[in-house]
Amino acid sequence: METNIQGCEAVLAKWLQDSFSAAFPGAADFSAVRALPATDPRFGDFQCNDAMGMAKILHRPPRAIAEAALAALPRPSFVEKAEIAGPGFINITVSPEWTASLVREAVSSPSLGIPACGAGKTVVMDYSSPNAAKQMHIGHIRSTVIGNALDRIFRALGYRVIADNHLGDWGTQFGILIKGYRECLDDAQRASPTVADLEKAYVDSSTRAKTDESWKNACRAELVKLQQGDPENRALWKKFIDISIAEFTRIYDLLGVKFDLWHGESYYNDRLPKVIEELRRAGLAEESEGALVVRFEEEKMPLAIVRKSDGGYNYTTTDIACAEVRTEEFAPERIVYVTDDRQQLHFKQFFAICAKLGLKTKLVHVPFGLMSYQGKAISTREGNLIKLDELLAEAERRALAVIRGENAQGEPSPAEKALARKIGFGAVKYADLSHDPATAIDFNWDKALALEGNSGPYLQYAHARVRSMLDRYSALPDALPDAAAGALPAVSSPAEKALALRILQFPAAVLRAAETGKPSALAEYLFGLSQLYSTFYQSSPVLKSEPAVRDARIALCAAFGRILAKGLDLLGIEAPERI
RNA sequence: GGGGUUGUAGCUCAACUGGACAGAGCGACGGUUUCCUAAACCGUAGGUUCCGGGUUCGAUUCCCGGCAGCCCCA
Repeated sequence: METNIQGCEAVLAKWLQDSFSAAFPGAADFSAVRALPATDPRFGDFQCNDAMGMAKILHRPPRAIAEAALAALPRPSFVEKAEIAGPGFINITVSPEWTASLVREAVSSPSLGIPACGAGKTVVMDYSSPNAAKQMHIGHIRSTVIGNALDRIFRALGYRVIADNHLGDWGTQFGILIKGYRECLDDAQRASPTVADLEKAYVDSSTRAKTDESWKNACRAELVKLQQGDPENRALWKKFIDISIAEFTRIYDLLGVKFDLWHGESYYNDRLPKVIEELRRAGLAEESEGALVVRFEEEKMPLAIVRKSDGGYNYTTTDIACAEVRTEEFAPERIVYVTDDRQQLHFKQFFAICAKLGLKTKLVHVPFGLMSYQGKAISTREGNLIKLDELLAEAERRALAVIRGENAQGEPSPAEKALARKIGFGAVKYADLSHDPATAIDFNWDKALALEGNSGPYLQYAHARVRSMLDRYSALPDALPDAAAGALPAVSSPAEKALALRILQFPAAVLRAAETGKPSALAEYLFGLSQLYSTFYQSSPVLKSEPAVRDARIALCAAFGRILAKGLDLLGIEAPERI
């Protein structure tokens, strides 16, 4: 089990563990004893709740246990106060000097205190994965944004990350599409089709196939030709994929998302017969009504079809092949799949099969609630499909309106537009990332594009304010050359101390996000951090204070600025210097 | 029918994996700009954490049984 304890909490945990061990040598396992951030500043800075749980094991009242532990060792210098409260809480107040020096130390390293627990390990991130020849819409935001945040977080933890966009680039839809491309588009569209054209060709062809039997058969014939390697269909297919990738890349560039690989489903085609062979040899697959299936009696799951009666393969088969190939190519410690939660059963089955086949790689599914719009699943059929392009354009437009104010005149400058993008896109991303992935989201323009309160722009604004102050500071004649590394950060007032302690929790928040697969843990941390900064900012003059106070406060501000900038970066949200 | 998931303030969501008085944002009401960026800050009102049991010092959190929504699989 990985430890989640870092920095100050690790030091406190060691002291507490030693104290318990000294008080009750050999009486119990104290390795889980630790200090948590205090739930209320009135209790102190940290609290230890473990004495209460030990009452049974040690056969003593919890307060007596806590007392004995605290009396067992001399109090270390970094602990200013440690007292017992309520049923047996140990409330700990740490020394200001220690807190300040830890803050300065944490922000002086490039990692900002994030542990390199992934060093030497590889993780494959499978996210976004749209279907080729279809336009991206708001339903694609979640996998893309959540996946990319986890991608960035794992990299920050020292992992080698292979971000792989597992495109939906194979299957029956390509027969329909090829037929549609040939018959439903005009010459100009065929000459240089856009993804929108391809989508139209598919929709028209698919509609016709529902009523026209010969059309349907023609589509099937095109599919068979493609599967058999017919050069013409193969070239068309390749063309569709290239066009799709170019279009997706354009949108990913806007979002700051970058993939290392684009190995779509088709990449694993050649491997599928081998997978079937492995399943057979392992005694996992059996014939049933012409199809080949895997049963899960022990797991009490429904069966999974790995080869249909017509000889076609299912996702399960492709995914097994994919996991095997990734394991062979990259030897990852784990593969993380970010998809909507409708696929939970599929992943459970597929993971179970991989385990039975002896695949060593840890497979992790990060499921998220499906996005809906006006209470309905997003689909062309429902007519509620908002394209990602539209969303991003609207986000930019709304941010621009706020930047330029009520009575703006003339065309916006390029700088204004660029800023509007950062803010608008930041709002879109944060609206998603700030929710627990498990939460289903019903898309709402105002919520997706919120610019105030618990929103992306709130964080960006806090960042711009602190950057601005740091710039002003560095222009002063008697400024220290490096604000963050200069004076010890201020921790004397309650607002300062609360901010400093929160800064120290950054690595824990990053780890929590990685371990739980929830970037929302980091987003929530950053929002709370920024709130503490805003409170501090409001009540504590920095540049106008006398030099000693000023330098201490600016050091705290610089530390905050670095943490916030890094945190936003891990979420994939840009942090403009000025707003 | 079987399985998954969610249920917390008027609305949208948190609650660091069992801790002290359940917290934020929006909305409502009131206040703060000759002062480092008001996209901000401060305050007030707002709760049977779906219901009923259980586990224990302690439950929004874990277990059992219901109810409701969404989803998946025959």
